[in-house]
Amino acid sequence: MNTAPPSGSTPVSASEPAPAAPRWLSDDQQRVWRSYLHATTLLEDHLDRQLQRDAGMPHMYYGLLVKLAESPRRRLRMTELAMDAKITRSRLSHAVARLEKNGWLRREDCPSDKRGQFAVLTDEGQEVLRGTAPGHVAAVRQALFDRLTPEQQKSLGEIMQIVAEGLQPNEAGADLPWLR
Amino acid sequence: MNTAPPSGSTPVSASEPAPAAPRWLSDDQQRVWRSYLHATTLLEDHLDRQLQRDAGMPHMYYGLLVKLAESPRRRLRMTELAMDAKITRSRLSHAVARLEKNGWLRREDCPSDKRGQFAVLTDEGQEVLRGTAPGHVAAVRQALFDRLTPEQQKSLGEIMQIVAEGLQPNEAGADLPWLR
DNA sequence: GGGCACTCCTTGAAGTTTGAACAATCAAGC
DNA sequence: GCTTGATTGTTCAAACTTCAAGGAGTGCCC
Repeated sequence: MNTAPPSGSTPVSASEPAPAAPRWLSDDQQRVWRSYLHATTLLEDHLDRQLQRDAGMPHMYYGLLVKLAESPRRRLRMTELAMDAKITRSRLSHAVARLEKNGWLRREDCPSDKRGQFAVLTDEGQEVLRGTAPGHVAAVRQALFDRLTPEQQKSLGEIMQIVAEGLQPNEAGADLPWLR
Repeated sequence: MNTAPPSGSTPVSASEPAPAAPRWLSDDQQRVWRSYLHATTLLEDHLDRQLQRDAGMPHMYYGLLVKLAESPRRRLRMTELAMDAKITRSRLSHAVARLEKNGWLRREDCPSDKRGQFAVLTDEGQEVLRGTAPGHVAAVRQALFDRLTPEQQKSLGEIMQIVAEGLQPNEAGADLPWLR
């Protein structure tokens, strides 16, 4: 939402520390971008409400429990969990504090590194997942997969893969296309 | 993030007020879903930081200013703005209060409906947009469009259109003359 | 062993979002 | 006019996120 030249405007003054003449998006690209913003905010809101209602937590917190459930001894180091979930350690600390208060996970000291903490999914947390996963999957199917052809699903996967790789802090593809 | 059957588990008990046997996502669909979550959270974070740094406001607030800039007299009724932006009226009230404090928009009473308020973009707000739009567009291009082929862009647009329509409270293409 | 830079995670305050409740106004019917 | 029900936008409190410190521990080098 920001992609159109200031309506009825002249270009930005040419005498600034200019990033050269701005290249606006084409009309088609603007439509795509607006659709993207619409769809992603609506979907995230939808899933947040669904999970808040059925599981008593926001989508992100649910994702943390899922990641723990999929991990070896249902546990992950804080930093690893944060990286997996693409959130800051600070945010994770707050989230884990809340989930711990709910009894859905607990912290454990790391024996080999006294600074370290494990987040461990409790049986109770596991149970919450077991009970709410079907409803959540249904919501995702209904909002997304049931509406897309197999080709579209495949295409969506490829596109999102590309975007994610491009934004990854480090990741393979990084050469030096842009400075910052 | 929630789409895999509880790992190493038996299906949910069949004796509940059951929503029938849950249909999990296929492996391919799970990969797509995870990519989707990765990409969308990374992109939203990226743009939020970019705008917070360069414009001093989060992405959503920026979107509000853009919508006002594109509107007839740079103004929109609160409710209409909220619907356009897909946010609640409450959230909009807070956002507008903050943006008003910044001097980037102001409120005006609606003459025909004493309950109503207009949000009006100020010159100062317009100026902020003019100054930060190029950088924001560049960020969007760099993160998204520059990485996708024209076919992928088209496909993404179609997919997001479908998803958005599916989640829209009502809104179809063709009627409701009272809107707009 | 004493610095020194770094990592791991937490904390507190400020900012944002949510959901429920609310006063004011409108609109329609009687 | 009066009542009822919906709409408009705001407010409060609680929850969540961000950002800037900060305490503790580790690794390394001399």
